[in-house]
Amino acid sequence: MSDHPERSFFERPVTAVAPDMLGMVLACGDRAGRIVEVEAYGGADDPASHGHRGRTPRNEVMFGPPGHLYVYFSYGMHWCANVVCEPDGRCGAVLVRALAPLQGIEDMWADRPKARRQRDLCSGPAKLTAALGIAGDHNGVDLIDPTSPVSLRQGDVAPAGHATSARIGISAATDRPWRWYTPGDPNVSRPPR
DNA sequence: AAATTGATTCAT
DNA sequence: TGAATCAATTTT
Repeated sequence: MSDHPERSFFERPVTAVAPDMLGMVLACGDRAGRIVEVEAYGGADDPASHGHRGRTPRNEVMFGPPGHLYVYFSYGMHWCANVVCEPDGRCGAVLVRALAPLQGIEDMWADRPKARRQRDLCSGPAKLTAALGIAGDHNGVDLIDPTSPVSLRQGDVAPAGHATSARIGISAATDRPWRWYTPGDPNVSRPPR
């Protein structure tokens, strides 16, 4: 189990792919982390999704082939990374919300000067992009191609289990338990304030 | 509780 | 052309 997933792995509903992404490894250059928290975002039927009002230049990648990276700029200062799911033409992506740092941790510290403890490095969607060096120029890259600057692979150990909750930081469709995380992992971002 | 920060989108 | 929104983080 250290291979890259088949594209068909992502060619499924976002709510099916999301829990399966816990334990996978997201890598950028020499830096990598194990996914411990994700959220699913759909298409026209999901009012919290960037794609719910149709295709635009920003969300274009969400409608494209699965297994690609959708990176968007948030709150005027942060980058967030999503894995595109669903068949080509359908809108959907899984937001990566937190990682357990695995490799390149010294480089992560350099790009996360505010972090005090190791669990501060990647415990949030914008923290982990800063820690890994993911930004807008990575939008649309193929995560399955191991030669891509950003790639996704299966982890060495399967997580013991997972828990769900409502998604964080949204105001619509808050009744959907579309957030999945590894219980007890110190790198999971904090619950809503 | 509030500042920070700017692209995106929808409404005039 | 303008205003509201925003899958957030940090400090007060």
